[in-house]
Amino acid sequence: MSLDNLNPNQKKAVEYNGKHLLVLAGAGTGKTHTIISRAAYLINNGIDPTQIQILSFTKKSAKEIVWRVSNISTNSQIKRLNGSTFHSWCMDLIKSNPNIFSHSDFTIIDRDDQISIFKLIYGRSKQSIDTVKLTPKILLEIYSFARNTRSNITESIRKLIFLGKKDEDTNNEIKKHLPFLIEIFTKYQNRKIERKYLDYDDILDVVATGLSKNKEARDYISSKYKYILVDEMQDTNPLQWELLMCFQENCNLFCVGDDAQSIYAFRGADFRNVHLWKERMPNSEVFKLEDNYRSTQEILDLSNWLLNTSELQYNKNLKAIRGSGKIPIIMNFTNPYDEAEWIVKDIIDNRLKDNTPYKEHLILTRSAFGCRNIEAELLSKKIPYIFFGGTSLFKSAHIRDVLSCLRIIDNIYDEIAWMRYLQLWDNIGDITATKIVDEMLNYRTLEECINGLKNEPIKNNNLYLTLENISEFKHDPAQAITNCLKYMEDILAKNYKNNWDKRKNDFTVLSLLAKKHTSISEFISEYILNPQLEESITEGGDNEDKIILSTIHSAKGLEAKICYVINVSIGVFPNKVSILGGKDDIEEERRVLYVALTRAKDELYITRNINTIFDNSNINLNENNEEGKDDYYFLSGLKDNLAENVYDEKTKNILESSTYRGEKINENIIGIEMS
DNA sequence: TTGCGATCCATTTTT
DNA sequence: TGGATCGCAA
Repeated sequence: MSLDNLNPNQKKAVEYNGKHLLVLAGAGTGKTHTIISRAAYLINNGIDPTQIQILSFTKKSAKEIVWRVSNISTNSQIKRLNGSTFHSWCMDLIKSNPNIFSHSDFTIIDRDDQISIFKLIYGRSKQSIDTVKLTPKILLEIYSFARNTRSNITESIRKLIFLGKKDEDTNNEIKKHLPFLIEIFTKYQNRKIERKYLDYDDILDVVATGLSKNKEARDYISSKYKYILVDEMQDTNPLQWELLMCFQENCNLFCVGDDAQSIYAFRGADFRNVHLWKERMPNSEVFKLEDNYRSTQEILDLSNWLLNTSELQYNKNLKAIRGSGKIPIIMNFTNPYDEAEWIVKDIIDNRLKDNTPYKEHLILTRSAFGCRNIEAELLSKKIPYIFFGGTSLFKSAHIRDVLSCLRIIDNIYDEIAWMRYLQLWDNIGDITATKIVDEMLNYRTLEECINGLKNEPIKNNNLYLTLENISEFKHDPAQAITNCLKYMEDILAKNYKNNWDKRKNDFTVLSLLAKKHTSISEFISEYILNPQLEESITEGGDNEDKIILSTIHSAKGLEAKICYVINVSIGVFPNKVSILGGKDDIEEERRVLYVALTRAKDELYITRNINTIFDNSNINLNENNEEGKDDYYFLSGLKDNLAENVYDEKTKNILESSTYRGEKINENIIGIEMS
């Protein structure tokens, strides 16, 4: 491998031979390229690939890194290079070291399973803290946030329910509710132990806590690795930091990240892991990469400006290697329909005029539902697109229904699956289901369960006939799904009567996916840790030219020639909710926008709705505002030299008619005159 | 206890 | 647009 295609700063990082290094890599500066080169460099210098561990946040990116390393290195040992997510790495550690971690035969439960357990425990209680209703979902969020940030329930409630407030009233409110929450969480934990469940947080926690408390174990495990390479360091949370610290003594850490792209604080990520790296990590250095290979200087100027208007010191100044190009354009509209129509028309025009393929167009949205109108427009014009973000197919209710059936076949003690499965059928609600599950858990085989069910006063015999039939197909998950559907179709069609036709199609995809597996249990455990089937579907099938629609959060790593960042309106950037949350939340919103802007290679369009702008009439669009007034809109104070403002006919009219130049009316009386 | 229809309400999301 | 949630009737 040659290191020729690295710039001097990248090269310096790749060849680093101190202990720990943080590479602060701005957007488009070759972050992934650097981490890949580092791995290849180490291997080519005689490091055994099994002593290198690459860590990232998604399976997809872990896989991609390993694959790209194998492409640039000729070393035959390369296949043994490990790239995993934090979670799958920890899971492997737990499994392969049963004498260290006392967890064997555990079942991993996902978010929805966790919610189900909270439902089970919480029953029909109705409590709320402040104005926030305690639902199983919010309970889970409180619990999980506390664990990921390695803090306590009090702080978690403070953050999630009181938006960080720290006054005495808040403290008292929290204190009042604390015993109840502790009770719930204790029950939840006991339930997990009883049933040998590990939730996602447990997987990390077991390793992080285990190793940090036990030096012998720590030394033993960490001696197996020499180099740990971490991607997207800014997304690590305190729990993951603690995990990494266990390897700090015996291994070299090489972490790559960009604090300006930290947008996952809501799930516990702490960008101070990057910001305060040097203070926190002994024997460490920081290198910076600022040469941007993706965008033109105009796009970077605007992005840099956005960061520089912040109180925080990001110290980012991206320079475009590609030089100068087109100035970013801000398009103003009066409603989201015009916005959608214009974008789609623009894309069609580009394709006709310049042959720019659909896939070089990236439409970025803050929220998944925020691009509803775009989707509608694309659909009506029959233009192919792919959507990143939002909920995946595996999370949808009807899929989970069928999977619950498979889960029972796989493990008759899976009470979560039982609860879901039973409640599908008529006349069975949570109370009846609980009763039946209690009984089922006494049985030892599936046959016993089915016989037990036959004695229950059940209306629809398909309830047990489904299970009976599927039990034959333990080693053919695809067939199991098909048969499941045969028996369950009527009830599912009834339960989802308003859109069953649409949902029905998903099962074709599901069984297609299941075909890759030779047993139900393999299929199930695979999908829980890797519910990314969108990828596999699009990969396998049509490689057509498609417009890319994505939430900004799912757009990390994406780029395109032409980029539309939609609905950059007041109340959206920063988001209203984040304004209530205060400074830190607003800063995160700024970074979200920053991530969006830096996706564009050649052309950047920012669209916004001018009506929401007038709703907040004290904010000017172009000129610098008086002090304090531009707090709540990132683009206020933006000068014309950084971006060009374009108004269509309608917005022009509104703009003109809304500027009143006459005298102010002093009359305050409205209504009839009283005499 | 269940099920239905009405009503309300919308960040971001990986493992 | 769709989902979660609520209240009420059976």
